[in-house]
Amino acid sequence: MATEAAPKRRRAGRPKQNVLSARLIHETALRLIDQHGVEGAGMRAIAAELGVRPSSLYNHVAGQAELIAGVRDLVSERIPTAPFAELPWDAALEQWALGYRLAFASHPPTIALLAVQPLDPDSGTSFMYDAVAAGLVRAGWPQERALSVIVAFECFILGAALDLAADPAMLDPGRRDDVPAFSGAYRARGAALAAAGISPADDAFGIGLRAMLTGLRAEYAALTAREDDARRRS
Amino acid sequence: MATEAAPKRRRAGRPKQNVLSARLIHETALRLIDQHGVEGAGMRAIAAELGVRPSSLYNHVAGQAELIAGVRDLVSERIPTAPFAELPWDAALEQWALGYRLAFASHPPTIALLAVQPLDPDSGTSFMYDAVAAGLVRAGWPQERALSVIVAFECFILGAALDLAADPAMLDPGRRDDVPAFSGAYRARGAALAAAGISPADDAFGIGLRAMLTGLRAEYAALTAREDDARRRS
DNA sequence: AGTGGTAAACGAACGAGGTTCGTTTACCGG
DNA sequence: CCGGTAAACGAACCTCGTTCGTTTACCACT
Repeated sequence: MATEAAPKRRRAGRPKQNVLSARLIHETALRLIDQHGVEGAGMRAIAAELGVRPSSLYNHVAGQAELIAGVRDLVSERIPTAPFAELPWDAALEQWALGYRLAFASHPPTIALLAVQPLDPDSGTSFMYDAVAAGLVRAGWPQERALSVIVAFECFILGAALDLAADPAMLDPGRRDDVPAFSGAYRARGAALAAAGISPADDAFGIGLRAMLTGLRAEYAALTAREDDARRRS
Repeated sequence: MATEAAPKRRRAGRPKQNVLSARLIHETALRLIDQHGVEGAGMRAIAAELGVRPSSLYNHVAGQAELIAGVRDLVSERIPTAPFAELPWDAALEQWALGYRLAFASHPPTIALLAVQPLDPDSGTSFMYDAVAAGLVRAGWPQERALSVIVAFECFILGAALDLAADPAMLDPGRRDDVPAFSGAYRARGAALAAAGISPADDAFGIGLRAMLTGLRAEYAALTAREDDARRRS
Protein backbone atom coordinates (compact mmCIF):
# COMPACT_ATOMS: atom_id res chain seq x y z
CA MET A 1 0.00 0.00 0.00
CA ALA A 2 2.86 2.33 -0.75
CA THR A 3 3.05 3.11 -4.42
CA GLU A 4 -0.66 3.23 -5.05
CA ALA A 5 -3.36 5.68 -4.19
CA ALA A 6 -1.90 9.05 -5.02
CA PRO A 7 -3.16 11.04 -2.08
CA LYS A 8 -2.91 14.35 -3.89
CA ARG A 9 -6.31 15.93 -4.13
CA ARG A 10 -7.58 16.57 -7.57
CA ARG A 11 -8.11 20.22 -8.43
CA ALA A 12 -11.25 21.44 -10.12
CA GLY A 13 -11.53 21.05 -13.85
CA ARG A 14 -11.70 18.10 -16.16
CA PRO A 15 -8.81 15.68 -15.58
CA LYS A 16 -6.50 14.70 -18.45
CA GLN A 17 -7.60 11.11 -18.12
CA ASN A 18 -11.20 10.30 -17.28
CA VAL A 19 -11.53 8.84 -13.84
CA LEU A 20 -15.04 7.46 -13.92
CA SER A 21 -17.38 5.45 -16.10
CA ALA A 22 -20.82 4.03 -15.53
CA ARG A 23 -19.43 0.52 -15.57
CA LEU A 24 -16.77 1.34 -13.01
CA ILE A 25 -19.31 2.93 -10.73
CA HIS A 26 -21.62 -0.07 -10.92
CA GLU A 27 -18.83 -2.51 -10.19
CA THR A 28 -17.58 -0.45 -7.29
CA ALA A 29 -21.09 -0.30 -5.89
CA LEU A 30 -21.44 -4.06 -6.11
CA ARG A 31 -18.10 -4.57 -4.40
CA LEU A 32 -19.01 -2.21 -1.58
CA ILE A 33 -22.36 -3.93 -1.17
CA ASP A 34 -20.59 -7.26 -0.83
CA GLN A 35 -18.14 -5.88 1.68
CA HIS A 36 -20.27 -3.66 3.84
CA GLY A 37 -23.88 -4.33 2.96
CA VAL A 38 -26.37 -2.05 1.28
CA GLU A 39 -26.00 0.77 3.77
CA GLY A 40 -22.26 0.87 3.15
CA ALA A 41 -22.72 1.56 -0.52
CA GLY A 42 -24.24 5.02 -0.63
CA MET A 43 -23.33 7.69 -3.12
CA ARG A 44 -20.81 9.25 -0.79
CA ALA A 45 -19.21 5.89 0.00
CA ILE A 46 -18.87 4.98 -3.65
CA ALA A 47 -17.38 8.36 -4.39
CA ALA A 48 -14.90 8.02 -1.54
CA GLU A 49 -13.92 4.56 -2.71
CA LEU A 50 -13.19 5.96 -6.16
CA GLY A 51 -11.37 8.99 -4.81
CA VAL A 52 -13.95 11.33 -6.20
CA ARG A 53 -16.51 13.83 -5.03
CA PRO A 54 -20.09 12.58 -4.84
CA SER A 55 -21.33 15.07 -7.39
CA SER A 56 -18.99 13.64 -10.01
CA LEU A 57 -20.95 10.41 -10.06
CA TYR A 58 -23.91 12.23 -11.52
CA ASN A 59 -21.99 12.80 -14.74
CA HIS A 60 -22.30 9.07 -15.41
CA VAL A 61 -25.33 7.88 -13.45
CA ALA A 62 -28.72 9.55 -13.31
CA GLY A 63 -29.33 8.77 -9.67
CA GLN A 64 -29.48 6.07 -7.09
CA ALA A 65 -32.38 4.22 -8.68
CA GLU A 66 -30.56 3.83 -11.96
CA LEU A 67 -27.43 2.85 -10.13
CA ILE A 68 -29.26 0.06 -8.34
CA ALA A 69 -30.73 -1.14 -11.61
CA GLY A 70 -27.24 -1.29 -13.05
CA VAL A 71 -25.95 -3.32 -10.14
CA ARG A 72 -28.84 -5.70 -10.49
CA ASP A 73 -28.11 -6.19 -14.16
CA LEU A 74 -24.50 -6.85 -13.29
CA VAL A 75 -25.61 -9.70 -11.06
CA SER A 76 -28.27 -11.18 -13.27
CA GLU A 77 -25.97 -11.25 -16.26
CA ARG A 78 -24.21 -14.10 -14.53
CA ILE A 79 -27.22 -16.38 -14.51
CA PRO A 80 -26.52 -19.02 -17.14
CA THR A 81 -29.32 -19.83 -19.56
CA ALA A 82 -27.38 -22.25 -21.71
CA PRO A 83 -29.18 -25.29 -20.21
CA PHE A 84 -32.34 -24.37 -22.08
CA ALA A 85 -30.60 -25.02 -25.36
CA GLU A 86 -29.21 -28.36 -24.27
CA LEU A 87 -31.38 -30.09 -21.70
CA PRO A 88 -35.02 -31.14 -21.37
CA TRP A 89 -37.20 -28.36 -20.08
CA ASP A 90 -37.45 -29.63 -16.53
CA ALA A 91 -33.73 -30.25 -16.13
CA ALA A 92 -33.05 -26.83 -17.64
CA LEU A 93 -35.44 -25.19 -15.20
CA GLU A 94 -33.61 -26.88 -12.37
CA GLN A 95 -30.25 -25.63 -13.59
CA TRP A 96 -31.67 -22.18 -14.08
CA ALA A 97 -32.98 -22.15 -10.52
CA LEU A 98 -29.61 -23.21 -9.16
CA GLY A 99 -27.76 -20.58 -11.16
CA TYR A 100 -30.29 -17.88 -10.35
CA ARG A 101 -30.08 -18.49 -6.66
CA LEU A 102 -26.31 -18.80 -6.70
CA ALA A 103 -25.85 -15.52 -8.53
CA PHE A 104 -27.64 -13.64 -5.81
CA ALA A 105 -26.34 -15.82 -3.04
CA SER A 106 -22.92 -14.40 -3.86
CA HIS A 107 -24.26 -10.92 -3.22
CA PRO A 108 -26.95 -11.36 -0.60
CA PRO A 109 -27.83 -7.74 -0.01
CA THR A 110 -28.67 -7.16 -3.66
CA ILE A 111 -31.61 -9.51 -3.50
CA ALA A 112 -33.75 -7.05 -1.63
CA LEU A 113 -32.96 -4.50 -4.30
CA LEU A 114 -33.81 -6.80 -7.16
CA ALA A 115 -37.05 -7.86 -5.63
CA VAL A 116 -38.57 -4.42 -5.56
CA GLN A 117 -37.17 -2.39 -8.40
CA PRO A 118 -38.88 -2.86 -11.79
CA LEU A 119 -37.16 -4.28 -14.82
CA ASP A 120 -35.51 -1.94 -17.27
CA PRO A 121 -36.88 -3.03 -20.66
CA ASP A 122 -33.57 -2.30 -22.34
CA SER A 123 -31.53 -4.32 -19.91
CA GLY A 124 -29.93 -7.63 -20.62
CA THR A 125 -32.31 -9.36 -18.27
CA SER A 126 -34.78 -9.63 -21.12
CA PHE A 127 -32.43 -12.05 -22.86
CA MET A 128 -32.63 -14.35 -19.89
CA TYR A 129 -36.42 -14.46 -20.09
CA ASP A 130 -36.20 -14.98 -23.82
CA ALA A 131 -33.99 -18.02 -23.44
CA VAL A 132 -36.24 -19.53 -20.78
CA ALA A 133 -39.42 -18.85 -22.73
CA ALA A 134 -37.93 -20.29 -25.91
CA GLY A 135 -36.90 -23.44 -24.07
CA LEU A 136 -40.34 -24.00 -22.60
CA VAL A 137 -42.22 -23.38 -25.82
CA ARG A 138 -39.89 -25.58 -27.79
CA ALA A 139 -40.49 -28.35 -25.27
CA GLY A 140 -44.21 -28.15 -25.88
CA TRP A 141 -45.57 -25.74 -23.29
CA PRO A 142 -48.35 -23.60 -24.75
CA GLN A 143 -47.03 -20.17 -25.59
CA GLU A 144 -49.65 -18.38 -23.54
CA ARG A 145 -48.80 -20.34 -20.41
CA ALA A 146 -45.01 -20.22 -20.65
CA LEU A 147 -44.66 -16.84 -19.01
CA SER A 148 -46.88 -17.72 -16.08
CA VAL A 149 -44.86 -20.86 -15.50
CA ILE A 150 -41.71 -18.78 -15.56
CA VAL A 151 -43.11 -16.21 -13.17
CA ALA A 152 -44.41 -18.87 -10.80
CA PHE A 153 -41.06 -20.60 -10.81
CA GLU A 154 -39.24 -17.33 -10.35
CA CYS A 155 -41.45 -16.48 -7.40
CA PHE A 156 -40.12 -19.49 -5.61
CA ILE A 157 -36.51 -18.82 -6.57
CA LEU A 158 -36.76 -15.22 -5.50
CA GLY A 159 -38.26 -16.16 -2.19
CA ALA A 160 -35.54 -18.74 -1.70
CA ALA A 161 -32.88 -16.17 -2.50
CA LEU A 162 -34.40 -13.82 0.06
CA ASP A 163 -34.44 -16.63 2.57
CA LEU A 164 -30.80 -17.24 1.83
CA ALA A 165 -29.93 -13.62 2.46
CA ALA A 166 -31.94 -13.46 5.66
CA ASP A 167 -30.49 -13.98 9.06
CA PRO A 168 -30.17 -17.75 9.65
CA ALA A 169 -31.69 -17.25 13.09
CA MET A 170 -34.60 -15.32 11.63
CA LEU A 171 -37.01 -18.06 12.59
CA ASP A 172 -35.51 -18.86 15.95
CA PRO A 173 -38.46 -19.10 18.34
CA GLY A 174 -36.12 -18.64 21.28
CA ARG A 175 -36.97 -20.07 24.64
CA ARG A 176 -40.68 -19.84 24.75
CA ASP A 177 -43.04 -22.60 25.72
CA ASP A 178 -46.20 -21.27 24.13
CA VAL A 179 -45.36 -22.47 20.63
CA PRO A 180 -44.40 -26.12 21.24
CA ALA A 181 -44.93 -27.44 17.72
CA PHE A 182 -42.92 -24.60 16.24
CA SER A 183 -39.95 -24.78 18.58
CA GLY A 184 -40.05 -28.56 18.49
CA ALA A 185 -39.81 -28.56 14.73
CA TYR A 186 -37.11 -25.91 14.90
CA ARG A 187 -34.93 -27.95 17.21
CA ALA A 188 -35.55 -31.20 15.33
CA ARG A 189 -34.58 -29.56 12.07
CA GLY A 190 -31.46 -28.07 13.63
CA ALA A 191 -30.30 -31.42 14.88
CA ALA A 192 -31.04 -33.30 11.66
CA LEU A 193 -29.39 -30.73 9.42
CA ALA A 194 -26.36 -30.30 11.63
CA ALA A 195 -25.80 -34.05 11.44
CA ALA A 196 -26.13 -34.01 7.66
CA GLY A 197 -24.10 -30.84 7.19
CA ILE A 198 -26.82 -29.02 5.29
CA SER A 199 -27.83 -25.44 5.88
CA PRO A 200 -31.50 -24.75 6.61
CA ALA A 201 -31.80 -22.54 3.56
CA ASP A 202 -30.35 -25.21 1.29
CA ASP A 203 -32.68 -27.83 2.69
CA ALA A 204 -35.77 -25.73 2.16
CA PHE A 205 -34.61 -24.80 -1.31
CA GLY A 206 -34.06 -28.44 -2.21
CA ILE A 207 -37.49 -29.49 -1.00
CA GLY A 208 -39.23 -26.61 -2.70
CA LEU A 209 -37.38 -27.05 -5.95
CA ARG A 210 -38.18 -30.75 -6.05
CA ALA A 211 -41.83 -30.08 -5.28
CA MET A 212 -42.06 -27.35 -7.88
CA LEU A 213 -40.52 -29.51 -10.56
CA THR A 214 -42.62 -32.58 -9.94
CA GLY A 215 -45.68 -30.38 -9.82
CA LEU A 216 -44.82 -28.78 -13.14
CA ARG A 217 -44.04 -32.17 -14.65
CA ALA A 218 -47.49 -33.34 -13.64
CA GLU A 219 -49.00 -30.24 -15.19
CA TYR A 220 -47.01 -30.83 -18.34
CA ALA A 221 -48.10 -34.47 -18.50
CA ALA A 222 -51.72 -33.44 -18.10
CA LEU A 223 -51.30 -30.88 -20.85
CA THR A 224 -49.81 -33.25 -23.38
CA ALA A 225 -52.30 -35.95 -22.44
CA ARG A 226 -55.10 -33.53 -23.20
CA GLU A 227 -53.43 -32.66 -26.49
CA ASP A 228 -53.09 -36.31 -27.44
CA ASP A 229 -56.66 -36.82 -26.46
CA ALA A 230 -57.82 -33.99 -28.68
CA ARG A 231 -55.73 -35.30 -31.53
CA ARG A 232 -57.15 -38.74 -31.14
CA ARG A 233 -60.70 -37.46 -31.16
CA SER A 234 -60.24 -35.48 -34.34
CA MET B 1 -64.03 19.66 7.62
CA ALA B 2 -65.14 22.38 9.99
CA THR B 3 -65.54 21.01 13.47
CA GLU B 4 -62.62 18.66 13.40
CA ALA B 5 -58.88 19.12 13.58
CA ALA B 6 -58.40 21.72 16.26
CA PRO B 7 -55.71 23.81 14.62
CA LYS B 8 -54.39 25.20 17.90
CA ARG B 9 -50.82 24.20 18.35
CA ARG B 10 -50.09 22.22 21.42
CA ARG B 11 -47.78 23.93 23.88
CA ALA B 12 -44.89 22.14 25.48
CA GLY B 13 -45.60 19.91 28.43
CA ARG B 14 -47.52 16.74 28.91
CA PRO B 15 -51.09 17.05 27.63
CA LYS B 16 -54.03 16.31 29.91
CA GLN B 17 -55.07 13.47 27.67
CA ASN B 18 -52.47 11.30 26.04
CA VAL B 19 -52.37 11.78 22.30
CA LEU B 20 -50.30 8.82 21.20
CA SER B 21 -49.90 5.11 21.72
CA ALA B 22 -47.77 2.48 20.04
CA ARG B 23 -50.84 0.90 18.54
CA LEU B 24 -52.08 4.18 17.12
CA ILE B 25 -48.70 4.90 15.59
CA HIS B 26 -48.52 1.50 13.95
CA GLU B 27 -51.99 1.78 12.51
CA THR B 28 -51.33 5.27 11.21
CA ALA B 29 -48.13 4.05 9.60
CA LEU B 30 -49.95 1.23 7.88
CA ARG B 31 -52.64 3.57 6.64
CA LEU B 32 -50.07 6.01 5.25
CA ILE B 33 -48.22 3.17 3.57
CA ASP B 34 -51.43 2.08 1.90
CA GLN B 35 -52.21 5.59 0.77
CA HIS B 36 -48.84 6.93 -0.29
CA GLY B 37 -46.43 4.03 -0.39
CA VAL B 38 -43.48 3.35 1.83
CA GLU B 39 -41.76 6.66 1.17
CA GLY B 40 -44.86 8.52 2.27
CA ALA B 41 -44.78 6.95 5.70
CA GLY B 42 -41.66 8.38 7.30
CA MET B 43 -41.41 9.48 10.89
CA ARG B 44 -42.17 13.06 10.01
CA ALA B 45 -45.17 12.10 7.89
CA ILE B 46 -46.62 9.92 10.63
CA ALA B 47 -46.11 12.68 13.15
CA ALA B 48 -47.78 15.22 10.89
CA GLU B 49 -50.71 12.89 10.31
CA LEU B 50 -51.16 12.58 14.07
CA GLY B 51 -50.73 16.30 14.68
CA VAL B 52 -47.60 15.74 16.68
CA ARG B 53 -43.89 16.53 16.61
CA PRO B 54 -41.66 13.76 15.26
CA SER B 55 -39.76 13.49 18.50
CA SER B 56 -42.93 12.59 20.36
CA LEU B 57 -43.13 9.31 18.52
CA TYR B 58 -40.01 8.14 20.26
CA ASN B 59 -41.83 8.06 23.55
CA HIS B 60 -43.78 5.07 22.23
CA VAL B 61 -41.58 3.50 19.55
CA ALA B 62 -37.88 2.78 19.79
CA GLY B 63 -37.13 3.68 16.22
CA GLN B 64 -38.02 3.04 12.64
CA ALA B 65 -36.94 -0.60 12.66
CA GLU B 66 -39.25 -1.42 15.53
CA LEU B 67 -42.02 0.57 13.90
CA ILE B 68 -41.71 -1.48 10.73
CA ALA B 69 -41.76 -4.68 12.72
CA GLY B 70 -44.95 -3.51 14.37
CA VAL B 71 -46.59 -2.76 11.06
CA ARG B 72 -45.58 -6.14 9.75
CA ASP B 73 -47.12 -7.83 12.76
CA LEU B 74 -50.27 -5.85 12.19
CA VAL B 75 -50.52 -7.31 8.71
CA SER B 76 -49.52 -10.86 9.49
CA GLU B 77 -51.96 -11.08 12.37
CA ARG B 78 -54.64 -11.21 9.73
CA ILE B 79 -53.40 -14.42 8.16
CA PRO B 80 -55.84 -17.12 9.25
CA THR B 81 -54.37 -20.38 10.49
CA ALA B 82 -57.62 -22.01 11.46
CA PRO B 83 -57.58 -24.32 8.41
CA PHE B 84 -54.78 -26.36 9.97
CA ALA B 85 -57.08 -27.44 12.73
CA GLU B 86 -59.90 -28.42 10.40
CA LEU B 87 -58.64 -29.53 7.00
CA PRO B 88 -56.18 -32.09 5.63
CA TRP B 89 -52.65 -30.74 5.55
CA ASP B 90 -52.57 -30.00 1.84
CA ALA B 91 -55.90 -28.20 1.77
CA ALA B 92 -54.82 -26.26 4.84
CA LEU B 93 -51.57 -25.26 3.17
CA GLU B 94 -53.55 -24.01 0.21
CA GLN B 95 -55.81 -21.92 2.40
CA TRP B 96 -52.82 -20.60 4.28
CA ALA B 97 -51.17 -19.55 1.03
CA LEU B 98 -54.30 -17.77 -0.12
CA GLY B 99 -54.70 -15.94 3.17
CA TYR B 100 -51.03 -15.11 3.40
CA ARG B 101 -50.92 -13.60 -0.03
CA LEU B 102 -54.20 -11.77 0.45
CA ALA B 103 -53.07 -10.18 3.69
CA PHE B 104 -50.13 -8.57 2.00
CA ALA B 105 -51.92 -7.97 -1.25
CA SER B 106 -54.07 -5.52 0.69
CA HIS B 107 -50.94 -3.61 1.64
CA PRO B 108 -48.53 -4.12 -1.23
CA PRO B 109 -45.71 -1.88 -0.10
CA THR B 110 -45.33 -3.71 3.19
CA ILE B 111 -44.17 -6.85 1.47
CA ALA B 112 -40.76 -5.45 0.75
CA LEU B 113 -40.46 -4.61 4.43
CA LEU B 114 -41.50 -8.04 5.59
CA ALA B 115 -39.15 -9.77 3.25
CA VAL B 116 -36.02 -8.24 4.65
CA GLN B 117 -36.57 -7.50 8.30
CA PRO B 118 -35.95 -10.40 10.71
CA LEU B 119 -38.65 -11.91 12.85
CA ASP B 120 -39.14 -10.60 16.33
CA PRO B 121 -39.19 -13.73 18.52
CA ASP B 122 -41.78 -12.21 20.82
CA SER B 123 -44.15 -11.27 18.05
CA GLY B 124 -47.38 -12.97 17.27
CA THR B 125 -45.99 -14.31 14.03
CA SER B 126 -44.57 -17.22 15.96
CA PHE B 127 -48.09 -18.42 16.63
CA MET B 128 -48.70 -18.65 12.93
CA TYR B 129 -45.70 -20.89 12.45
CA ASP B 130 -46.75 -22.94 15.43
CA ALA B 131 -50.17 -23.61 13.96
CA VAL B 132 -48.71 -24.57 10.61
CA ALA B 133 -46.04 -26.81 12.10
CA ALA B 134 -48.57 -28.51 14.35
CA GLY B 135 -50.83 -29.18 11.41
CA LEU B 136 -48.08 -30.74 9.34
CA VAL B 137 -46.71 -32.92 12.10
CA ARG B 138 -50.16 -34.09 13.09
CA ALA B 139 -50.77 -35.08 9.48
CA GLY B 140 -47.71 -37.28 9.51
CA TRP B 141 -44.87 -35.12 8.26
CA PRO B 142 -41.65 -35.90 10.12
CA GLN B 143 -40.97 -33.25 12.72
CA GLU B 144 -37.51 -32.49 11.42
CA ARG B 145 -38.78 -31.83 7.91
CA ALA B 146 -41.86 -29.78 8.77
CA LEU B 147 -40.03 -26.50 9.07
CA SER B 148 -38.23 -26.89 5.77
CA VAL B 149 -41.51 -27.64 4.06
CA ILE B 150 -42.96 -24.53 5.62
CA VAL B 151 -40.02 -22.38 4.60
CA ALA B 152 -40.04 -23.75 1.06
CA PHE B 153 -43.73 -23.10 0.77
CA GLU B 154 -43.36 -19.65 2.26
CA CYS B 155 -40.60 -18.86 -0.22
CA PHE B 156 -43.07 -19.27 -3.01
CA ILE B 157 -45.81 -17.32 -1.28
CA LEU B 158 -43.47 -14.49 -0.48
CA GLY B 159 -42.20 -14.34 -4.03
CA ALA B 160 -45.77 -14.36 -5.27
CA ALA B 161 -46.66 -11.54 -2.89
CA LEU B 162 -43.73 -9.53 -4.17
CA ASP B 163 -44.82 -10.23 -7.70
CA LEU B 164 -48.26 -8.99 -6.79
CA ALA B 165 -46.86 -5.76 -5.43
CA ALA B 166 -44.63 -5.20 -8.41
CA ASP B 167 -45.58 -3.09 -11.35
CA PRO B 168 -47.83 -5.19 -13.64
CA ALA B 169 -45.77 -3.99 -16.58
CA MET B 170 -42.56 -4.99 -14.88
CA LEU B 171 -41.93 -7.71 -17.42
CA ASP B 172 -43.07 -5.79 -20.45
CA PRO B 173 -40.41 -6.40 -23.10
CA GLY B 174 -41.63 -3.37 -25.03
CA ARG B 175 -41.21 -3.17 -28.75
CA ARG B 176 -38.00 -4.99 -29.33
CA ASP B 177 -37.41 -7.67 -31.89
CA ASP B 178 -34.33 -9.28 -30.39
CA VAL B 179 -36.26 -11.35 -27.84
CA PRO B 180 -38.94 -13.01 -29.97
CA ALA B 181 -39.79 -15.91 -27.68
CA PHE B 182 -40.12 -13.61 -24.72
CA SER B 183 -42.28 -10.97 -26.34
CA GLY B 184 -44.29 -13.64 -28.13
CA ALA B 185 -45.07 -15.35 -24.85
CA TYR B 186 -45.81 -11.98 -23.26
CA ARG B 187 -48.35 -11.05 -25.89
CA ALA B 188 -49.91 -14.50 -25.96
CA ARG B 189 -50.34 -14.44 -22.20
CA GLY B 190 -51.81 -10.97 -22.31
CA ALA B 191 -54.41 -12.01 -24.85
CA ALA B 192 -55.33 -15.25 -23.11
CA LEU B 193 -55.65 -13.69 -19.67
CA ALA B 194 -57.53 -10.65 -20.88
CA ALA B 195 -60.08 -12.99 -22.45
CA ALA B 196 -60.40 -15.00 -19.24
CA GLY B 197 -60.39 -11.95 -16.97
CA ILE B 198 -57.46 -13.14 -14.89
CA SER B 199 -54.57 -10.96 -13.81
CA PRO B 200 -51.07 -12.15 -14.69
CA ALA B 201 -50.08 -12.31 -11.04
CA ASP B 202 -53.10 -14.42 -10.16
CA ASP B 203 -52.42 -16.80 -13.01
CA ALA B 204 -48.82 -17.33 -12.02
CA PHE B 205 -49.82 -17.76 -8.41
CA GLY B 206 -52.39 -20.37 -9.33
CA ILE B 207 -49.97 -22.37 -11.43
CA GLY B 208 -47.22 -22.20 -8.85
CA LEU B 209 -49.51 -23.07 -5.98
CA ARG B 210 -50.91 -26.08 -7.82
CA ALA B 211 -47.42 -27.25 -8.74
CA MET B 212 -46.15 -26.79 -5.21
CA LEU B 213 -49.03 -28.72 -3.71
CA THR B 214 -48.88 -31.66 -6.10
CA GLY B 215 -45.14 -31.78 -5.59
CA LEU B 216 -45.51 -31.84 -1.83
CA ARG B 217 -48.24 -34.45 -2.04
CA ALA B 218 -45.90 -36.65 -4.03
CA GLU B 219 -43.21 -36.12 -1.44
CA TYR B 220 -45.66 -36.97 1.30
CA ALA B 221 -46.78 -40.11 -0.49
CA ALA B 222 -43.18 -41.22 -0.90
CA LEU B 223 -42.57 -40.57 2.77
CA THR B 224 -45.50 -42.59 4.03
CA ALA B 225 -44.78 -45.35 1.53
CA ARG B 226 -41.28 -45.58 2.95
CA GLU B 227 -42.72 -45.68 6.44
CA ASP B 228 -45.16 -48.42 5.54
CA ASP B 229 -42.34 -50.28 3.91
CA ALA B 230 -40.22 -50.05 7.02
CA ARG B 231 -43.12 -51.14 9.18
CA ARG B 232 -43.77 -54.11 6.98
CA ARG B 233 -40.13 -55.18 7.12
CA SER B 234 -39.96 -55.05 10.89
C1' DA C 1 -51.62 18.92 51.34
C1' DG C 2 -47.18 18.89 49.80
C1' DT C 3 -43.49 16.44 47.26
C1' DG C 4 -40.83 13.71 44.18
C1' DG C 5 -40.67 10.58 40.31
C1' DT C 6 -42.21 9.17 35.92
C1' DA C 7 -44.09 9.90 31.54
C1' DA C 8 -45.60 12.49 27.46
C1' DA C 9 -45.58 16.24 24.83
C1' DC C 10 -42.71 20.18 22.52
C1' DG C 11 -38.82 22.52 20.13
C1' DA C 12 -34.30 22.96 18.52
C1' DA C 13 -30.69 20.97 16.93
C1' DC C 14 -27.27 17.20 14.85
C1' DG C 15 -25.49 14.21 11.32
C1' DA C 16 -25.91 11.60 7.28
C1' DG C 17 -27.96 10.86 3.04
C1' DG C 18 -29.09 12.05 -1.99
C1' DT C 19 -29.02 15.68 -5.04
C1' DT C 20 -28.30 20.30 -7.59
C1' DC C 21 -25.82 24.06 -9.25
C1' DG C 22 -22.10 26.94 -10.61
C1' DT C 23 -17.19 26.84 -11.66
C1' DT C 24 -13.02 25.16 -13.58
C1' DT C 25 -10.50 22.70 -16.80
C1' DA C 26 -9.54 19.37 -20.72
C1' DC C 27 -10.56 17.66 -25.20
C1' DC C 28 -12.50 17.88 -30.03
C1' DG C 29 -14.27 19.71 -34.25
C1' DG C 30 -14.50 23.60 -37.16
C1' DC D 1 -7.39 29.98 -32.92
C1' DC D 2 -11.93 29.38 -31.03
C1' DG D 3 -16.34 27.64 -29.19
C1' DG D 4 -18.97 23.84 -27.47
C1' DT D 5 -19.25 19.72 -24.80
C1' DA D 6 -17.97 16.86 -21.10
C1' DA D 7 -15.90 15.64 -16.64
C1' DA D 8 -14.15 16.82 -12.59
C1' DC D 9 -14.55 19.88 -8.18
C1' DG D 10 -16.72 22.41 -4.28
C1' DA D 11 -20.28 24.42 -1.88
C1' DA D 12 -24.37 24.36 -0.92
C1' DC D 13 -29.70 22.49 -0.21
C1' DC D 14 -33.21 19.44 1.37
C1' DT D 15 -35.06 15.61 3.64
C1' DC D 16 -34.69 12.12 6.87
C1' DG D 17 -34.08 9.67 11.34
C1' DT D 18 -32.71 10.68 15.69
C1' DT D 19 -31.18 12.94 20.23
C1' DC D 20 -31.40 16.12 23.85
C1' DG D 21 -33.14 19.37 27.03
C1' DT D 22 -37.37 21.60 28.61
C1' DT D 23 -42.02 21.89 30.04
C1' DT D 24 -45.99 20.11 31.96
C1' DA D 25 -49.39 16.56 33.78
C1' DC D 26 -50.39 12.67 36.55
C1' DC D 27 -49.60 9.31 40.39
C1' DA D 28 -47.81 7.38 44.63
C1' DC D 29 -46.07 8.26 48.97
C1' DT D 30 -45.35 10.61 53.35
